Amino acid sequence: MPKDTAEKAPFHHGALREALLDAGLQVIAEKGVQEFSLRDIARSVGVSHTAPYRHFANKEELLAALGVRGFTLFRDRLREGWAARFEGENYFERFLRMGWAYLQFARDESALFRLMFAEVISDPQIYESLLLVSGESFGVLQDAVSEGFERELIHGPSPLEVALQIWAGVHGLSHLWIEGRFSALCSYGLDEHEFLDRSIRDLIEHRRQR
Amino acid sequence: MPKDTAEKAPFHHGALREALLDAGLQVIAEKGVQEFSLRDIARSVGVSHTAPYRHFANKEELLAALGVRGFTLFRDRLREGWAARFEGENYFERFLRMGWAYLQFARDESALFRLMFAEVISDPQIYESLLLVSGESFGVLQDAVSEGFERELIHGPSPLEVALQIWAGVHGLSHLWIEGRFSALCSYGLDEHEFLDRSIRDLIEHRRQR
DNA sequence: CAGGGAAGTTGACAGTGTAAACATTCCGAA
DNA sequence: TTCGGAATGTTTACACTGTCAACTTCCCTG
Repeated sequence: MPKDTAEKAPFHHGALREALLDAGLQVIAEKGVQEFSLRDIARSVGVSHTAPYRHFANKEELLAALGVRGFTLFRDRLREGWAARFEGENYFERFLRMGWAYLQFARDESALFRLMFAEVISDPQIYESLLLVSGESFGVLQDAVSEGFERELIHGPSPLEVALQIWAGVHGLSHLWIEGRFSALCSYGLDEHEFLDRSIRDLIEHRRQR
Repeated sequence: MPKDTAEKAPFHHGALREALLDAGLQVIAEKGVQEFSLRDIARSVGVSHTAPYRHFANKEELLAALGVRGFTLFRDRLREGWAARFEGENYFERFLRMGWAYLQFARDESALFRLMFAEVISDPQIYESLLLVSGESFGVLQDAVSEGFERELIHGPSPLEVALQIWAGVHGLSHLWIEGRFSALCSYGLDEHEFLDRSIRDLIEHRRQR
């Protein structure tokens, strides 16, 4: 695999694999996973409909690769959220921001988000590799929790366990949110956004050391 | 054109709609949503490949109907879990059981579960109807929370809000669980089952009135 | 008892994923 | 330099899918 060299215009497309992934991300964002068609993205890249098979064994593998891309993107967003904006910024504020990064990724890239955490990949080996990459994303959360334990800001059975519980919390919020399950709130005079904010905050403050 | 020896294959199946739904549930449980094919289930019911179109406008509508079926099944399981097993049974025990009903449904009917809470239905009108039925399932949880408020066993901003938060909690646990995200636990000497038990318990005890 | 409409069928069509055989381009050794 | 074999793409083909249109069979009601 050659490093990515700034190509100008590969007469017969040199970096097809990347182009397919880019097009795939776009299609998935615009049409969702259902409408995702190999021939379609091959067409949009301007290549014959079997060309993708030189780079991916089958459709599933391409989807898995997109999932991997999604997870690296996701991990970066979480890191950005968690990163302190100034020296010694409040731990809980950073945590809240990471939570919102999670939620916003789920909403902005909902189709990709669902693909990442989804049934679509059935081949166990491919799925395994996806689990691996996803571990990095969870790692961001886990490190944040660990830091809270070390600084004695939060407590709980164990950092891992607490991290998993918080993960489940924001994950559930994300899923229900992007499926419109919280829209009922506004008819009770409650604001969806504020509800989510309180909920994320609660997830971590619940374990606050006193 | 004469079919083979089947004495009389009644031209009118009689209860095709129900048969299709039954077959659909089975296919979905065995093969998942990806492999779900209209022609396939028509075949398995012993009917021509376009017969389903007399009962469902398209594939999506059949899937939506399966989702509805799933939600009624789901609601019943939740109710069973929540139902007191003896006069005056402990509130929190009942709640825990309902939580486990949620988790177990997600695991036992994982493909159906994903379909229910999923992207698959794109037609907004159909999706709306699915949201409606799903409301009944959430209603079980909501009633339980409301009862907790009335009996002053739990507290929080409002019954609705607490119910939604708990819902998100078990929903997240369910999703991550059926995707194998908690399997890492055992390599740290922790038991997945016990972790889930603690986590559900935590969701409600967190709001316990003291 | 007729006939209209509901339920099911046959046939067709465009699109899909994928396999096999063929063509082109690239690169490294002779 | 030449040449041969990998990569990389293309063409062709096949089985399968969702869906539409036109036809047939049956049931029920006026």
